[in-house]
Amino acid sequence: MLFTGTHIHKLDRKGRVSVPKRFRAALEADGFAGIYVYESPKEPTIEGCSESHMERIAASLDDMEMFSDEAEDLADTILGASHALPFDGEGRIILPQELIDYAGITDQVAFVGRGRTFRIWNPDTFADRKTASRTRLVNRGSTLKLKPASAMPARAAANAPSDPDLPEDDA
Amino acid sequence: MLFTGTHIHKLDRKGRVSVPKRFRAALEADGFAGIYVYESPKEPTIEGCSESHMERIAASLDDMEMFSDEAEDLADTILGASHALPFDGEGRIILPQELIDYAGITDQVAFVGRGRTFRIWNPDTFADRKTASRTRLVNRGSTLKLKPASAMPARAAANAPSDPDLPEDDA
DNA sequence: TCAAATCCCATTGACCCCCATATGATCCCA
DNA sequence: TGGGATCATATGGGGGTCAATGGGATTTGA
Repeated sequence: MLFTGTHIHKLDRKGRVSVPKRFRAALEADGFAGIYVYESPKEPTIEGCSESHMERIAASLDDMEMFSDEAEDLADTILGASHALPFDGEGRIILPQELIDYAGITDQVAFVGRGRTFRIWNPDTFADRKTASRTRLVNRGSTLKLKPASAMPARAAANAPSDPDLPEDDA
Repeated sequence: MLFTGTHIHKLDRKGRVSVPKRFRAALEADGFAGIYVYESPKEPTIEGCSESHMERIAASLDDMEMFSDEAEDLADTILGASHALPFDGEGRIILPQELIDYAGITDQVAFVGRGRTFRIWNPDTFADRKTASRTRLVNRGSTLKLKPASAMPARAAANAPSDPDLPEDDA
């Protein structure tokens, strides 16, 4: 399952915000009815992912040199500072005030898909960043070298009892 | 599966447009009954592709240096700005107003095949561009060097249980 | 005891399902 | 070869449904 697109939702006065239906579908197949979030180290935004992706991060840290400075820092930044946010009956989460402040969010929230993960922005901040990204891309003449299809995992049949782990493999 | 040809359809007052039957056949074999679209970074047109192609883009980004600036920009521009547009019962999609504006579309829509992907244009804009690119081609004396047939993957029988990845190979 | 989180229900507006019609293309047969 | 029958696809529109939102009531936990 893929997180794609930009979805702008409202933050109500109780600090709740609806998670886009499309994201929820991808997340609920995952065992935990909710999302994991943590502050992005480099940008004023919140990183979000599924529980299984969080496990993948933990496993990757395990593989790094034990006690290496980098692993320590990553563990503190990501695992230590992460929040598990369960859905309410309507598929909403409560964004912790700490994260709202960090991302400079006021009354609106942008969920932005990034494939296996997504980000949560102040919509205005993201709009600026998106424009800048695009400009850099065009100036730089970037092209995306596509991975050979032969290296792609087989796709599950449309309505087979889905195995959420299947498409991934490298963790 | 290949997207070929130019198909001009009407945008109705609800913002719906029929996806060409030929395209739909290629797309529905793919698990998701709909298309993925995003603004072309360089031209006033909408890029379209299947879900598996979008997954390939996501996987390719994953493979780039994690957190490389270029991968970040691509993720924001493509994954973050994409829309998943499901077909209705008649094989139509609803084009988001944002994309209609970006491509300068009014009442007609041109679907233009590009092999594994396609583009969605304002027909007039495309007509202009088509003459221009033809002129450039001729002036430059470009020729296409064909890939040896021996390097092509075997083709599935016409109506074998289709393998969506088979016909693809690299970029 | 108070504050915050969770549950529950009501509202609304966009989207999706369904059916009805138009437009062409193909085929069949004279 | 022309006329029309037949079918498939494209187009138009009404109305039901569901996701997003708002707010009250109840529970939890500090």
